[in-house]
Amino acid sequence: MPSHTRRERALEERRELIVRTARELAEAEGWEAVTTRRLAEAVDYSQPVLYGHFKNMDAISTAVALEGFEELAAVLRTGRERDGLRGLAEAYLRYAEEHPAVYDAMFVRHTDLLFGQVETPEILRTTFGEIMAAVTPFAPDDPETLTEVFWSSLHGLATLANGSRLRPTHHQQRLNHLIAAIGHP
Amino acid sequence: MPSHTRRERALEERRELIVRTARELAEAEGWEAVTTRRLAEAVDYSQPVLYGHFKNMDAISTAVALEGFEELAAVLRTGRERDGLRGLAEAYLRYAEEHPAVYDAMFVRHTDLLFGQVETPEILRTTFGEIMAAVTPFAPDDPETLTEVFWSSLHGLATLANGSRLRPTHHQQRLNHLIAAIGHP
DNA sequence: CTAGATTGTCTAGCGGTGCTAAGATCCGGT
DNA sequence: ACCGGATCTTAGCACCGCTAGACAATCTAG
Repeated sequence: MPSHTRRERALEERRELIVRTARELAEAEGWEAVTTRRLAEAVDYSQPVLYGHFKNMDAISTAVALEGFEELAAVLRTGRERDGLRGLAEAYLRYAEEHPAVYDAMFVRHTDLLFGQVETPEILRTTFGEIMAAVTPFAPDDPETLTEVFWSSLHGLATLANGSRLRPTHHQQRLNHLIAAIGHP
Repeated sequence: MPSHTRRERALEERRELIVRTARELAEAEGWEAVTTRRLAEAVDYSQPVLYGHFKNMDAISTAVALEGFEELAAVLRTGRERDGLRGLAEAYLRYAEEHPAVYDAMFVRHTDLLFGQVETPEILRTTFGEIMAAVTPFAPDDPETLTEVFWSSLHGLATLANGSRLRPTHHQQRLNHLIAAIGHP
């Protein structure tokens, strides 16, 4: 029986190795560099081993995304506790800037991990709940709609900044504008 | 000599055929379906003909994006003249919703078409200028920063809505919130 | 009108991709 | 010692972006 759990632990470890390696490869060279061949070579197994753990390549980036949601929920909570709406916004934008590949996996790439669905994983609700907790004081009667707007604004700032489509210099001023706009109704 | 211009006109027509077909294919089945083989077959030429007009596949989606900027600048202007900031925002979000593949080519896919650079094509400045013209009344002393924020918010709403990450029902309410936030400083 | 050069287009191929069937190998239980 | 099942790899398919070289058509010069 203990061999059974040991086997399972070995499998789980290898699964984590795959996800970690995929994430490192994506952060280092972008998701287009994460191919089954390169990933298999990096973890020192053949390609079919990957398919023993994940049904396809998208499932691997989804696993990375789920890790990201855990981390994002945590940093949002810390930021919110430190400085409310502004602290949360800073934490969100910092996370997106520091982990662009993970952020892409969470919000830009594949489509099969959705908010607002019945099947939405708990951690996605938790993450959204963090934003809502920071926004609620400014729209107590309908926090959900303002949360969507605030989140969209953060998402827009994050993706356009990551894609070098905003001036790199005015980060703080943009944040000031956004906080002022949402915070003073 | 007239044969020269006729030849050039034929080339230009074929170039437009390629761009138009790529756009239709992308709108119908997404950009991942726009491959050199399928596109070549759709225009009834072999693949190398595509490379006579464009240096690679990215250049084709860039050509589609440039068409999109022309159209977007026009609808933004119309919307702004009709109803100021709100009219522009409605026009922006409607364009993104009705032409998701073109919108992706403009703002989500490739990276070699950037704002705020020295080499930025005039039409990109014009489009950004449209947004700035609508925003300036609300921040006369530094319109550019608020424009970036407002544009980011619109971009976030557009992409998250296109990716089914926002409730499909509260479109108008979200817009109301955003206009109220930016419009009343 | 013919011969040669130029232009235009296509066939065929390279190295890469995601993914999988089928064979090889290892390992525990009898 | 052997067998059966789990595990891993080799080898392959159909597709991808992209390009070299063969081929055909057209234009130019004599």
